[in-house]
Amino acid sequence: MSKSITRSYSRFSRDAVALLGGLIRAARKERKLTAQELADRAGISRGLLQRIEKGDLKCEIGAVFEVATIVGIELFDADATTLSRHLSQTKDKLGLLPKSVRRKSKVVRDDF
Amino acid sequence: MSKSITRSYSRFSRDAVALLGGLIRAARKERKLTAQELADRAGISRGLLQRIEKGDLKCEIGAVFEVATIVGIELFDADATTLSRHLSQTKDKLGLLPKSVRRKSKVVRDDF
DNA sequence: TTGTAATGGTTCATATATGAACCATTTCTC
DNA sequence: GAGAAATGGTTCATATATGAACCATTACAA
Repeated sequence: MSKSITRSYSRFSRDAVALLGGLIRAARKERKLTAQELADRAGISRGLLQRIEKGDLKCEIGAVFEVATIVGIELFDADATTLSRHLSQTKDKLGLLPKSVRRKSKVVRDDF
Repeated sequence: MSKSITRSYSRFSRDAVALLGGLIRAARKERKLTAQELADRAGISRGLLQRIEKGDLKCEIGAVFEVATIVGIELFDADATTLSRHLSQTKDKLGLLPKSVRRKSKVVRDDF
């Protein structure tokens, strides 16, 4: 075994992904879809779908979102959903923000 | 070049991931964080962060959520956010749902 | 209960995402 | 404008996620 990269995740991220996975499973059953069927529709394997529903952090986000979309979980619809709200709060400022972040010349101690 | 697997994504998934990436970038700049700094905090490379901000669908969801969390984008907080709302609508039914989805014996045509 | 389908969890080969080191360009400070 | 830092985009080696084929178990229909 060579070096393996162990990545750390915050509890928040873990919970969020697990929550999303649980929602997907619930939505799938509500729609009376087999794991195999949903996997086929999403163009992924059943194994990957199981990991997604289980809340595996290492699945690619595209696959997760695709599955979520198919079962009707629209994370960021046009209405007042979380992301949209975040967006409306920040997107206007976007044009005003500098295109690159620049450190102040004078070093500021903020690590006390 | 051997076989390469090309996966298809819905427009919705693409938009959602791209939107999230843009939000992350905006939030990072608002916080005056360098791409390198944010990458370090998240334990990922600067290159991966760039792909995340760009809306690359093949990044692992754990990394994306981790970065989002660090810059203060809490997708699924305890309040009335999208996922939480979805959850409250479905979790109660979870216990009532069958543990496995079973096809009806009589084949029903629903593909007309 | 019996038969059948769905699910959960393995293992393994392989396609591929990631990290690292580049370089070019942009964008800020002075 | 000059210098420096941040960003964007490469390439390449490698760690690893994915798909496929299993098997065991569970859960449902009849």
